[in-house]
Amino acid sequence: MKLAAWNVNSLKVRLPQLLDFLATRTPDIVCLQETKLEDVNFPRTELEAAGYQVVYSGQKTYNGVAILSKAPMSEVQIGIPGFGDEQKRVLAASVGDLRTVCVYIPNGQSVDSDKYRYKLKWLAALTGWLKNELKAYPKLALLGDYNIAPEDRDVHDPVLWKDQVLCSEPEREAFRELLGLGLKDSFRLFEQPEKSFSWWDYRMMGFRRNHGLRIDHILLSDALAASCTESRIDRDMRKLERPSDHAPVIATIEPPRD
DNA sequence: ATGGCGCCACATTGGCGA
Repeated sequence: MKLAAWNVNSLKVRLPQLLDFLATRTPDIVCLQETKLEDVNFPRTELEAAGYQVVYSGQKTYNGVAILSKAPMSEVQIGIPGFGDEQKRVLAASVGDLRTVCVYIPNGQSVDSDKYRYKLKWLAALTGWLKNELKAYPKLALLGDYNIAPEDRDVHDPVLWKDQVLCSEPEREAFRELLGLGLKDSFRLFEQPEKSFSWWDYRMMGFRRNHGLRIDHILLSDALAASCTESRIDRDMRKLERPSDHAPVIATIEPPRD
């Protein structure tokens, strides 16, 4: 089965590209970030017509997350339990024994900002919650826009970005703490091309010059990582007309045959 | 070189993203 995550940067604008993605890539589960839609405006009808069940938690202008699944979803959780947050950034749902957690981790703006301090607090809350979630659901996938480039090889110009937001050491430490819960970065389970990124600035021909960062990730619990056969970044979606500034990331899970 | 692009809204400019 194919799991995908995509920051669409406005689902209203990107619905045609999303429908194209669903039809051509045929993912089983898709986690969306930055839908920027209130729930009343979510394009439920169009996505159901495309063959997907949908759950979503959105707001006007900013943030907003959704999960699409071909198979029925249950045990839907909105937000991090016990962490009061008006920003719609977390959504979890079960598909069979697979627990899917969709996250839009805060950007942080700059390392000296209140938004950065919120980001680190938010990450600590996420990690605390997932520790319990993993006990309840051994087969867990954490997908989304992490707004963290885990290592220098995930950055087009590590010197330029050194200690900047998305690359700072506290953020990278928070990412490693997620791995420490028993999660694997699916992308790094396999050989990958040099300079693989998932986001490129709209400005200054960022995509054409491959001035990007790898900040969108699919982390898999050890139980799932063992049956992951592929993980890749779908760069082609960034080449279309009116693209999101993020490319989708896709991981394939095959049940072990024995 | 501190802008540049794209999206959004109490819009025709400013906030934000990354």
